Amino acid sequence: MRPRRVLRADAQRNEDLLLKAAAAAFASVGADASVKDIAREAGVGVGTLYRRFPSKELLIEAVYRHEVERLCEAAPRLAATQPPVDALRTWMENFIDFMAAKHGMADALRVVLTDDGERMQTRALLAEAIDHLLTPGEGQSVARPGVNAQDVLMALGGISLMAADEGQRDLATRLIDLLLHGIVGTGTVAGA
Amino acid sequence: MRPRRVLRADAQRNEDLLLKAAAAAFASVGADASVKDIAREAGVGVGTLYRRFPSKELLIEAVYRHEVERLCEAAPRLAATQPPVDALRTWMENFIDFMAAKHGMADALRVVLTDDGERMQTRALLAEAIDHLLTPGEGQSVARPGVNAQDVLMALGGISLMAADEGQRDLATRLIDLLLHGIVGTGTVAGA
DNA sequence: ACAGTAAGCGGAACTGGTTCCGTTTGCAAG
DNA sequence: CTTGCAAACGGAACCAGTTCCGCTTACTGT
Repeated sequence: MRPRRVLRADAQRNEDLLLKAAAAAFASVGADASVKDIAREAGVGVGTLYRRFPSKELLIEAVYRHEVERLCEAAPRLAATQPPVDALRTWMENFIDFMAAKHGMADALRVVLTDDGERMQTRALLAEAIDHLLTPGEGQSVARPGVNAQDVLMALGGISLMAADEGQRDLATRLIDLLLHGIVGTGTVAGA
Repeated sequence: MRPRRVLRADAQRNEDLLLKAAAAAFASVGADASVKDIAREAGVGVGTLYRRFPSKELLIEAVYRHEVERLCEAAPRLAATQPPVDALRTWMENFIDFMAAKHGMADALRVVLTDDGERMQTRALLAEAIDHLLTPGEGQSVARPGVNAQDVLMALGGISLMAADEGQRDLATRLIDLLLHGIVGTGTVAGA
C-alpha cells in the first residue's frame, strides 16, 4: 500500500468538472471531441487536464471506467445463468458492442492493455471478469490448459481494434467465434 | 478495367524520390520519421507527398509493399515443406516478426485491412497467402468449416496491433497459438 | 513551334494533441 | 493571522499530420 493520493480541494473539483465535460463531449460529438474544447467547457486550462489525465486515451478510459466496471460485474451473473461457453460468448459480444458504441474507445483500451503504468486496475478488473467466465466452477475450466485470462483479454482487445466499428458487427461475431474455439479447443462450442 | 493511371514524368520521378527517402527515413529513425522531413529529403513539398500518398499510413504501406509481397510468396513454399499446421504457424510468426520489426507498421496494416478504398491489393495478397496455407491440398482444409482467410487475416491484424512491439514476442506467440487452435478446432495443433 | 489545359507542385495555414514554465493558491505549521 | 511552499493552474508554444489554393509545367493537338 503506497500512500493514497490526496488531491487538493480545487484539484478534485477540477477533475470532476473535467470528467463531466468530457462525458458530455464524448456523448454528443463522439471521441473526436477535442481536448481543448473539453478543457474550455470545464472552465480549465489544458495544462490542468493533462496534469490529471496524461493523454487523451486515459481521459477516455477514466470517463468510461464506470461502465467497464458494470460490464465486469455482469460476468458472474452470466456465468450463473447460462452454460459456460454461452456465458463467455455473450460477455465477449457485450464487450465488443460496448467498444463499438463508444467511438475511439478501442484505442483507449489498447493503451490500457499495453501500458505498464498505473492504469492497471482496469486491466486487472477485465482479466478477473474473464477469469470468472473461464473457470465457472471449482477447478473446472472452459479453457484448454495454457490459456489464461490475460491472453484472452489481449485477443479481445485485438478484435475490438479491428472490428469495433459501425458496419462490422458480423465480422466481430465471427472473430469472437474464432477466439472462442481457440479457447475451448474441443468441438463443444456450438454455433452462434 | 478503368484507365490505368499514367503519371506525368515529373510525378513519377517524385514518387520514386519519395519512396526512396521514406524508406531511408523509416530505416534509420523508425516510423516516427516526420512526413515533412521525408518530403524535404526527397526535395519535394508536403503537398506533393500527399497527392501521391493520402496518409502517412499509406506511405508506410507503399514502402513495405515489396517485403509484404515476399512474405506472401513464401507461403506456398512453407506449405510444401512443412506439415500444414506447422506451415501456418511459421508463416504467422514470420508475419508478426515482420510487423514488429517495422515500427508503426501495425497501424498501417490496420488502415489497409480496414479501408474500403483502392488499397485492397495488399489485403487480397495477404488473404490469398493465408488461403494457400489453410487449404494446402485439393479440397483439403486445415480449418474448421466457416473459417475463411479474410477473417484469419483480421485476427492476425488484431494480434499485431496488440503484440507487435519489442518485448512482446512471447505474448504474440501465445496469441498465435490461440488463433491457431481457433482455426483448426480439433486437438491436432501440437504445442509450439 | 505554339497555345491550351489538366496534372502537378509547394508550402503556408490549419488542427489537434502534448509540453513547458512563470504565476497562483490551498493548506499546514508557527 | 502570517508565512512557506509544494501542489496546481493557465495558456502560449510546440510539433505532427493534413488541407488548401494560387502558381507552374509536362503533355497534346494543331
